[in-house]
Amino acid sequence: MAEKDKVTIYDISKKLNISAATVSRALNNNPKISQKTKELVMKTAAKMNYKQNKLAQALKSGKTHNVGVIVPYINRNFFSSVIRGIEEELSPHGYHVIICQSHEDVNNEIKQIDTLLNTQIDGIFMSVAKTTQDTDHIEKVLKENTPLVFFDRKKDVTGLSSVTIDDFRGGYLATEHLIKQGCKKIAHFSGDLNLEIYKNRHEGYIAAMKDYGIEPIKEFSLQVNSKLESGASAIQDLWSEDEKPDAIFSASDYAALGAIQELKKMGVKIPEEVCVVGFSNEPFTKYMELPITSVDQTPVEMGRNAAKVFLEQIEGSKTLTIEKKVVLAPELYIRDSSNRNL
Amino acid sequence: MAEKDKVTIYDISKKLNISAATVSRALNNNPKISQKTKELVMKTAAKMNYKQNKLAQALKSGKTHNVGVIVPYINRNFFSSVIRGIEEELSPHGYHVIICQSHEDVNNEIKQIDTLLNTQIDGIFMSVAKTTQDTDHIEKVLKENTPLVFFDRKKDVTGLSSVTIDDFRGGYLATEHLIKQGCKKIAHFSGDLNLEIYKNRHEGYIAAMKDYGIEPIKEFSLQVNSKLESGASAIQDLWSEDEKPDAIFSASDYAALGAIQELKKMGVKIPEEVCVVGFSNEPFTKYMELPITSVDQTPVEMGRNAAKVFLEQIEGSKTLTIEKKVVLAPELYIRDSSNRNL
DNA sequence: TACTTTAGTGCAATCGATTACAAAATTATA
DNA sequence: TATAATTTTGTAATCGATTGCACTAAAGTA
Repeated sequence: MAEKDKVTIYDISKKLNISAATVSRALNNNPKISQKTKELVMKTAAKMNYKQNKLAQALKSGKTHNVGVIVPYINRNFFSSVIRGIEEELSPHGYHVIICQSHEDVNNEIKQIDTLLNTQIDGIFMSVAKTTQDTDHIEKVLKENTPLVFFDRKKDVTGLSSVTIDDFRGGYLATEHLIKQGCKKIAHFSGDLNLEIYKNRHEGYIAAMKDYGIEPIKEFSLQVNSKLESGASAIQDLWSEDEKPDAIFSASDYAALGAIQELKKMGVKIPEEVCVVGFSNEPFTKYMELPITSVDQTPVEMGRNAAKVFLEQIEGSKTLTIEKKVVLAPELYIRDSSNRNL
Repeated sequence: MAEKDKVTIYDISKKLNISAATVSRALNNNPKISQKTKELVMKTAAKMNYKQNKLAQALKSGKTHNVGVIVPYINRNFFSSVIRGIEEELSPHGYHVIICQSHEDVNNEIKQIDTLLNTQIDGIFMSVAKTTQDTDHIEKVLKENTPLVFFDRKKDVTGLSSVTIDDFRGGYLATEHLIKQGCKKIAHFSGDLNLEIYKNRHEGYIAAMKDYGIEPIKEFSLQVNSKLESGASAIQDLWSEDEKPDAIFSASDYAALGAIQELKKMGVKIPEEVCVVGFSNEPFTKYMELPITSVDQTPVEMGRNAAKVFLEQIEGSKTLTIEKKVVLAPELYIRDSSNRNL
């Protein structure tokens, strides 16, 4: 079969000696077309192996049935799981998911948004980069009347919906759990406080401490990258002081693991002397010999919900802008790294 | 800004009192347009916030600059890493990546291919599902003259390119390493032998054994799923016999981990009594307290290479069909689970 | 039988950009 | 100054599907 074998409605119309309009209507099951004609067209279309050109249809209708998803990196478990959720929810509705990576850089984010808008996607899902401060590029999307749904890492822009987990509660739960294990001097490894999620987790930590009558120590709140080495060196810093923590609540599983490895190296017993809790419930946390307690973010659910918000938005009346904030409940998975009552 | 604010070349042409053709040519830097006009058009376009409608362009040119990637599940580390490679290689060339999941089911694969072809993608990348036997749906892609590049899990279809790792060599390397650690009774956990990759790993295992003068025992070749429990129960099966292995080479990291956990439970010392090697170099393997030796598949590189093959294919003359088989070298990461000479 | 409905189709414009080909404007040449 | 050569721009068709409006043919009514 050669390249030019694409069958169009014109080919069908010629073969049947009817107009392309009739063919189009017949294929779309338009009530104005007689049953006979419809069946004839359908059969002929099938016989000729006709495939609708979605491109032409998209140009005419203005709907491509493509959505874009912008994430920092696609091969992080959390993000690929969210994307899985989005894909599985949208696929039955005929949408395709285009993926873009920001590499944690606003400039890439800006470019990606631009090219996505040019390709006429029907909507955008995104988790902003760490470096994103300004929201001009995001407001541009809003102005073009393209639905945008944030997930996990959002920015406050009026008119835009978001799906997140209750990070405050995640932080609170983790901290409360540690307190209930008898820990009092709980240190917190926070991520980049430019991101709401980390700020909220931190606030949850503070709130839990206060609720249980423990005054949080300032020196015990550290900003730590999501890397093993960062967690390890944070432990070194903490242990170089006189006052040492009896628990670590890390906003990142990676930093938590680094901390655990470093503590073991120093001969500190976990969870007897120090309890450790991470965040994200990365796959590896449950595989460890000393499985790590962690807060699950239900990423697939997050993706599904984001997709649902999007669908509501486009299926609703176009004039009405919906601003919906969906907040999912985080779940604490208690494992050996913090469980003293075995 | 209202929905209908999309600026077209006609809007520009009206504003400047010139034809749309001239505007189009000016924007495309056509040499037939005078410098003055070009600059005027450019400036006006920028001022009016003109954005090229890629859809219209795609309909005209027949090129959407979209490619589809079909994988079993997008949130498996290996697949999302390959996709990352594809995206990073193609993005600078103006391509967008659409992702599809087959959920390891041929029927979904068939549907995905159909809808991708309808949306006029410029190419398809795919790793077939475990259940894929028949290749009719794949040959259909070939007939439509749409480039298709397999990665990792391929099918032999003449005219189609693929990028894989040398699984035979991966199996050989792993087995050879075990032999060099002094192991003689090496068991192999194979995956679904319907997939070439597992067959090849198995053959590499057999070949290494024979090369080192060890006759492989049939009962030591088990078909084991890529799950912890499967690895664990395989160990139970093996240890219920008199003749027990002194090493496990698992074609899956998950099964390897399950095996390790089960062996530890039974009090078997690793690597002293039994050495274990996995496959895929999943992130968790290096994080374990007993890090697991594994064969790396260089997924990001695989994606990049697949993308390059695709680009060659479409940039080359259209009449010439390229069938390129790229085979990447796997790399063995030796870790504590099999390293006796510390 | 003559006229009104109604069902079923066709014509032609549209979505936005591209591009042969034709035509006009400009410059060069005699 | 008239004509040829060269630039520059415009006209109109095209990509494939959709749809308002017009029109034909068949059925219904008086």
